Amino acid sequence: MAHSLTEENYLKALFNTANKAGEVNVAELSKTLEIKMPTVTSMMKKLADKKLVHYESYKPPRLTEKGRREAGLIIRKHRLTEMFLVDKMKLGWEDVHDIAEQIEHIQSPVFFEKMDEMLDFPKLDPHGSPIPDRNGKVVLKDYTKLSDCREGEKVKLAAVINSSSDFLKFLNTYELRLGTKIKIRSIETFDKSMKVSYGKARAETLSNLVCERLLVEKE
Amino acid sequence: MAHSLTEENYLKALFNTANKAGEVNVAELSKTLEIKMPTVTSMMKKLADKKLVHYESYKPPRLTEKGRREAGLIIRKHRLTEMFLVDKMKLGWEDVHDIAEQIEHIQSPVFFEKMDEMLDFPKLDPHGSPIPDRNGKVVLKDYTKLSDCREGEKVKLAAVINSSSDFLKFLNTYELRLGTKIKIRSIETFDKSMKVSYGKARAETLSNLVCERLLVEKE
DNA sequence: TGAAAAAGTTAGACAAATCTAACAATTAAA
DNA sequence: TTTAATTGTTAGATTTGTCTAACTTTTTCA
Repeated sequence: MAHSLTEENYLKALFNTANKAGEVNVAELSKTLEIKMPTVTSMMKKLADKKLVHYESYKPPRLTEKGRREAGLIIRKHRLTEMFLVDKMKLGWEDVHDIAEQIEHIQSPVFFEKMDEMLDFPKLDPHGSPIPDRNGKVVLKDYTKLSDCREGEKVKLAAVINSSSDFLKFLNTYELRLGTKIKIRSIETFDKSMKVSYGKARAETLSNLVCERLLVEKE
Repeated sequence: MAHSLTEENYLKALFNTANKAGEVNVAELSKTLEIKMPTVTSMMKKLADKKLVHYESYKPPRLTEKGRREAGLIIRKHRLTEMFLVDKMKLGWEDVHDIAEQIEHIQSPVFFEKMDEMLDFPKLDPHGSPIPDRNGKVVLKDYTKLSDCREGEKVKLAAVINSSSDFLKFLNTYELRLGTKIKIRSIETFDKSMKVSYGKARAETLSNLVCERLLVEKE
């Protein structure tokens, strides 16, 4: 019934890198997991035997309903943990991913229920990603990339994409956090960099690379 | 440098079941780990290669200084976690062992430093066992088994031996907790059971099996 | 003190998860 | 539309940690 740590990591990767159709290339899985393709292929067969993925030779694997649920529950544990580490243990949002990556594999329903309760049943993790519910289901918000906004718009930072420690430390030094209200002053047509104002920063320039990683809500 | 989960479990077992000379039989390790003797033998060789145990054929293995330190640090993580689960997460002392058994393998110094800080640097875990220091060193208290006390003595419950969930639940129903002051009214010579009083219980009978698992401090 | 019991080791097999090398299918491009 | 590149699979080896069966050493005790 329970899955190995390895299997759990494949389930997570399938969940996180799936396209709208729920499919992922073996090549992409291989890349994100840093595991060679033949190994991924053989694990897909194993997970197919366990009814966790749909798999046919030469076609992109896809989580089954069951697999998506299991994956969602692991991600739920990951995100609850991140929230706990930030809110209760006062760690920075740039420091919690690696710890959560380990704690998400803890087998103890009561442990995570206690966390959930202590956090008053949060819906979002510290990076703005939705925490799947008790059935592993996620409700996706329709945020916009800052890079897709227009001059003059006023938006609120709602989530970050690909929350690597380095990127989050960069945001820290710029005093950009979730909830920060941003006004787009101007957009440089050449490199799509944006001149924005927020908080004390009255005319900060953000590169397109940064803007593409920031998800915002329009006012 | 880091050890596998499996190796960590052997180190812990070596630490926990060592006699005064620091030695453990292969047979006993086999029993406590629930792993067959040949497997234990081969792991002893592996740990000897890593300079974590002293090992010679047909002699009882013994942790090296390095091995004892590493083992102590794992047990430190275990006991800090138990304390955290009881104090901060409000789990019962009978529910924390299995969770701590998993969390003790988390690789993240900062995570456990935060715990330690939040708990205000505790010296004992929720079962009265000493928490090893940052170097993996334990300071042993010289408690007495309740079963070794004499009629008329007044003692205080300081720790429990072999803290299985069932035993701890038993203590819960008897309202026996760490710190409880106990007076020994009489000892039955036939079965060594004790009639004791403590708290609201004025004449409770405790079997020798129970008394042997309770460590007390004399007033 | 010598036979029986207990403890420990060796040898060889197995499962899980990984890899590389070689081959096959699919997709993209000239 | 044929070829080249990409993607995916098969086959077989490797590592880690486990097992059983058979053998050896040490300990116990009659």
